[in-house]
Amino acid sequence: MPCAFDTPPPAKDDLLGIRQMCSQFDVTPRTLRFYEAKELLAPIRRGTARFFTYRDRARLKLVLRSKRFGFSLEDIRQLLDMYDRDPGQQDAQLSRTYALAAGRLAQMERQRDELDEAIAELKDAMAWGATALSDLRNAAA
Amino acid sequence: MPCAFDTPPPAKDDLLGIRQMCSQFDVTPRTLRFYEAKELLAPIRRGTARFFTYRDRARLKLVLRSKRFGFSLEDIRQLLDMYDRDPGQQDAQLSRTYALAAGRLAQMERQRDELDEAIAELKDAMAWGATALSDLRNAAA
DNA sequence: CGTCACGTTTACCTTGACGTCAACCTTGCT
DNA sequence: AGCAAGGTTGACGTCAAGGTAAACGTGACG
Repeated sequence: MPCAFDTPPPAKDDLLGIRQMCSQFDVTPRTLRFYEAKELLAPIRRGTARFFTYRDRARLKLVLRSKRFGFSLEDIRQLLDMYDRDPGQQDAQLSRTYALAAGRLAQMERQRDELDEAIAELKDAMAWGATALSDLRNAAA
Repeated sequence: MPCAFDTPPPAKDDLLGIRQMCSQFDVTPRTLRFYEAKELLAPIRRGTARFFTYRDRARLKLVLRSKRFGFSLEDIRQLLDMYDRDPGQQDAQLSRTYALAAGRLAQMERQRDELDEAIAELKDAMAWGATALSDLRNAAA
């Protein structure tokens, strides 16, 4: 019986099958295949089977993180590609990524402000509704 | 020449053509037809032409507002319908609306918290990136 | 040989809120 | 009569991020 512990951390040069990958990152096979089609991952293909390298794992980690920041898969692909194409221009790349992140951050903050505003407005409307409701009930009494 | 002021406020019993409606609310004709199909609006149909009543305007105002709160058109339709079907049960209806709003508010607040968290995380990552960048530049010098 | 248990590919489906397009009426003006 | 402007319907397209289904492959086990 496989040890009941959480999946043991895979070594740097392990190759993971799709199932292991899925449980490591809590995604479905469909997602991994989809990401491969979108060129976010490039697992080794032995025959038709997939084996995910350390690099794939690092990339997937980045993808999932970036998704939480609200980047689209296409955005993420472009960033990842940038680092792949010419692993030389690190300074330029890092600044570009930084700039992108800054833009996204601004967007997120704008979004949060709008959300705050909407929340305040909704609270207002609800207060109004609560008043109307108690009026109704008083009138009924 | 039509007066250069902003479209003058239409009187309560005016009927607006689709164009006027569009400019009043800054939506496209497609949107109005779509909302009609979704039973959010019910303009008078003279022949095939549409004429939007005061009631339609009030409903549209509500629709657009609710959309900003993140309600789906279907949610909105149900609320609107509730008030149309039996204009008697005001207490029950108002409480139901209130409950829905409360649920939505909780959702929005959760969403804001997640957003805040993501923002903090992104800021963290950016700080890290900034460090790496300045390290790079020092090493290059 | 049968048949699990996984794996794969291809291809279509989903959801929301419209956009886009074609083809057809009306009206009003000339 | 002609014709353009503006209206209408209906049908299909769009976007993201996968879900779902069908049909097939492959290896191990008994």
